[in-house]
Amino acid sequence: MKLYDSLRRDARGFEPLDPPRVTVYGCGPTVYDFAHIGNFRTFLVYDLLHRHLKRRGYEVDFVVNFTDVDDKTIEGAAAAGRLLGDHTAPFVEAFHKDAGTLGFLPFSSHPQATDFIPAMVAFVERLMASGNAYLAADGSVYYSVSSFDGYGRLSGKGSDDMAGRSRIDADEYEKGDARDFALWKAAQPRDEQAGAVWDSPWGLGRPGWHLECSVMAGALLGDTIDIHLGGEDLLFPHHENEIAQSEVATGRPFARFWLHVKHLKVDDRKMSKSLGNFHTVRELLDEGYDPAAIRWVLLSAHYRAELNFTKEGLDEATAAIQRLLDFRRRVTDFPPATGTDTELAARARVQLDAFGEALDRDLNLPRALAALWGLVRDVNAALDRAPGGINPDDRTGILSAVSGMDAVLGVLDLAAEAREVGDEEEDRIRQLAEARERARAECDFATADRLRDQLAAEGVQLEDTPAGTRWKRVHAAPASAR
RNA sequence: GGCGCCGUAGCCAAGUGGUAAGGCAGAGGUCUGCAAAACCUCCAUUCGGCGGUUCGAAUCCGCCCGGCGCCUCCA
Repeated sequence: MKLYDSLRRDARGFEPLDPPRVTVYGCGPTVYDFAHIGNFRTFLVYDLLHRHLKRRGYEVDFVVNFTDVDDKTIEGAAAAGRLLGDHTAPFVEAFHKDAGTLGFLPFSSHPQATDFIPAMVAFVERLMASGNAYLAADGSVYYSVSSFDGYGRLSGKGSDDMAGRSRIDADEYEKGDARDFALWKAAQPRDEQAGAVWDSPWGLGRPGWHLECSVMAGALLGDTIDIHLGGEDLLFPHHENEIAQSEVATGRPFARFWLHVKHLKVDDRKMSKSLGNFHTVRELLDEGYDPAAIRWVLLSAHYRAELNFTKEGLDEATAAIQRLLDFRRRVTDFPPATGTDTELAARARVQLDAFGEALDRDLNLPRALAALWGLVRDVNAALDRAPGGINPDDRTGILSAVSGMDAVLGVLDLAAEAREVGDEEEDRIRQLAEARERARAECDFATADRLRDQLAAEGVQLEDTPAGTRWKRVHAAPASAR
């Protein structure tokens, strides 16, 4: 498979360093608030990669961290008058809940920065010892950018005179070079108030943000990882700095592939609270949207292209998913017939291969979806023409192609789950449907249509087929979209 | 100001220099009591604009217009 590497700025064949194991590190959320759908776009790309690598037979060691100590988390904790861990824990929990809602495959581990403080201190000591870091007068330790030749290779920034504008703030007067960044920050009163300080050879303090990821990645995945992921905004300075620290500390390449996910726009604008287009997963659920549709929309564009999120897009996704559910059910329920040929299974296989090959091309999901729709159309057309029945082998082949695709899409079971109905409700629906059948039999279409409309109003759709009337639960569109 | 990205039909969205995938919406048709679902047909001589390179460009180059990201915390 080919992946686009931001560092070398080209797409090239990916092979893990130590197959079949693949080591992946994705920068996770900073837990100072609920993650929003923009965050989840990025994380869903992680999930897409995760699932595709697994489909390709790799043993994936996929680490996604929680940044649970930084300016924002401390600020939040201090403002709430709580300890740092008490402040961040609910957001960690919320992330897991939302990830479950969106059907994430569990990642291998979710390290939290505060659990790796000793390793971080050791890492800084190593950089001090090698002369790549220095202690400033205020007790903070800075990385000396000028000691690393490769600085700026990832971002194209910071070679030396990145000072087109002067960037001076209160924290920086101690630094030897404007580009230098903090590895260890000396304790501030607010840090101590939030309990966000740890002991170190340089006194009380806390780790710098960039250090956290370098250390967790190294500790859990080794000196050189296969793939490092993040949102596009992290390219500079975060990832640039990670490279600088890690490569100097280990003397080895830090990551072999760098993947960066483009940001999400909402209603054609940057998502922001003041514009009122700021969405979290839980808010969209409260408005009645289908989690599978949210997942679908956020994955629907190529990860390196801007994606514009709209509620119309959610409605469209809901319809697309319904079509897939209908398709799967039609194939599942189609009457069996032996003696028919097995061409369909072979054609399904071809589309499944095309689906996978599209993903092999730098995770081109839009292109993969074309194969999915090709399969749906092809099989539907064949079933229309073959009312006698479907060969059981064909059925198996088609269904396994569908689940093969959905192993990556991750949308069908999620959607089916959201449309389940309880036994009691099922009985009630069946009774109404039967009453309508009786009315139809008597050509009392007014009554029949009234019953059908009544069910439709509660999201139950009736379909009259040659084999009788059947019903399905569809996802009711939220009022806001109408 | 520096670095980088994007601009494809009403909407969403692919597109590896060789003659515009796919989905939604829309139109007509088959099926149906009517619908729904499904299927069939139609729906960009054209890819923001203008030049250039080439036998040939949405794809490469230049300029312009428009939008966006990073350069400070950010997925």
